[in-house]
Amino acid sequence: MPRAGLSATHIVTEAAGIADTDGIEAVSLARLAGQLGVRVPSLYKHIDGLADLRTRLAVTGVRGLTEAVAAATVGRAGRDALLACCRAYRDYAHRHPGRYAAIQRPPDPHSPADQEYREHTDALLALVLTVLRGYDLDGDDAVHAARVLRSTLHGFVALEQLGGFGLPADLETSFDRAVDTIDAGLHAPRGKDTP
Amino acid sequence: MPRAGLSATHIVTEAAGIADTDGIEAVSLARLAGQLGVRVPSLYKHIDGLADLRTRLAVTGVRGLTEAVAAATVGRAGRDALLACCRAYRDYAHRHPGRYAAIQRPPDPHSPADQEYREHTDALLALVLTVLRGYDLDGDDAVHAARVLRSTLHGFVALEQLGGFGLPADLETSFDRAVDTIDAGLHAPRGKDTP
DNA sequence: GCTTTCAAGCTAATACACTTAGCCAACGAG
DNA sequence: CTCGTTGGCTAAGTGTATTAGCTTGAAAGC
Repeated sequence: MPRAGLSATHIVTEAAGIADTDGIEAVSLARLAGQLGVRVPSLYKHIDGLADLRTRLAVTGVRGLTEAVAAATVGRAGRDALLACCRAYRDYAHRHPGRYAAIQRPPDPHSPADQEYREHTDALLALVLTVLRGYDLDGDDAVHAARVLRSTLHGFVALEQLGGFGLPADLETSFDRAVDTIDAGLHAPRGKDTP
Repeated sequence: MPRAGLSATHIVTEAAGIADTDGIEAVSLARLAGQLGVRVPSLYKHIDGLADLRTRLAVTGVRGLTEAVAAATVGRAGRDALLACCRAYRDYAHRHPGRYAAIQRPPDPHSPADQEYREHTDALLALVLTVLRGYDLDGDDAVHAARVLRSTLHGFVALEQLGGFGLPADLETSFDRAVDTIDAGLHAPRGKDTP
């Protein structure tokens, strides 16, 4: 009875592959065990059930997203940084749809990976705040701006993945308009209507 | 053996109640049958399985959302209509989180309700385009603007429901800023950078 | 009023999926 | 070499969805 040499990271990586190719719904312990050449209960030696696996998937998703955005925005500032951030964000969601979808479900507080998840989401928020440096925002204004940016990015790719944009108008143009809109909004005077 | 007097709409309404109170994950045929005082296979006389039920739930969600936005924006125009639209959208998602979550999963093309679902999403898009009248947008420009608006709204409430806004800054202010940002972007010259 | 027909409930059975309990062999530390 | 730990396994239990086929309530037709 030889050993398969599994590990938690190995399992999560395989799960991420399934999610990216066949969708997040296709990630099951049964299929995972089958692909890893192992029986289902063996997975429990490394992960704490399905909920834990999903939380770990979310961790890899938000970590990969953070790394992609960080790599794209290093050394840039202002509008240049904003554009690079937005493109990297959407590009990651396109290349890893399953991992991105995994971060769209609330984490399980019982999972051992839950705290790690929260740390990584905080890191992503901090990174976005860094990207917004150069628009001379301070304190709560920066937080509000980061929320608006993240909302638009998340909403765009989420609707894209849902096929919610039925009309034939070009998606790239739509995305550029979204980024332009955010950029314009960041320059506009805050807390008042547009003049 | 008395009859329970079920119907498809009755079942879907009960499912929507479960989704709104305990989350979309809690909607199962077993629980549904229990609450309706009936055995599980009896549900199949009215709906075509779980996938069909979920698509029908999505239909009620997008229909309710459309009605809420329509009621809030009738008789308004320009920025006034935009603000009312955004508030009504977010308010509906807050009052019916389960129904709103139901429209975030792709519909099942095998479901009898699938075409109805597509019709209702088209109606919502048409309504948003109506709201944007008054910003003198035409053709593709209007479609792009509608996408940006929908992305931001969807992204904001989705992140809100995920608890993704960990920081203590006020959510109402953040939402107002998002609406201001969209409004400013709609006034900005299109297809070019901000001056 | 009786019959016929259909729809709406039911039981039974099947097929999966997740989870836990407990066993057994392989590997590493001493 | 031995022994403890770890990582695999089988077996069993629970919950869910789905299908097949039966049975009866209730309405439609004569």
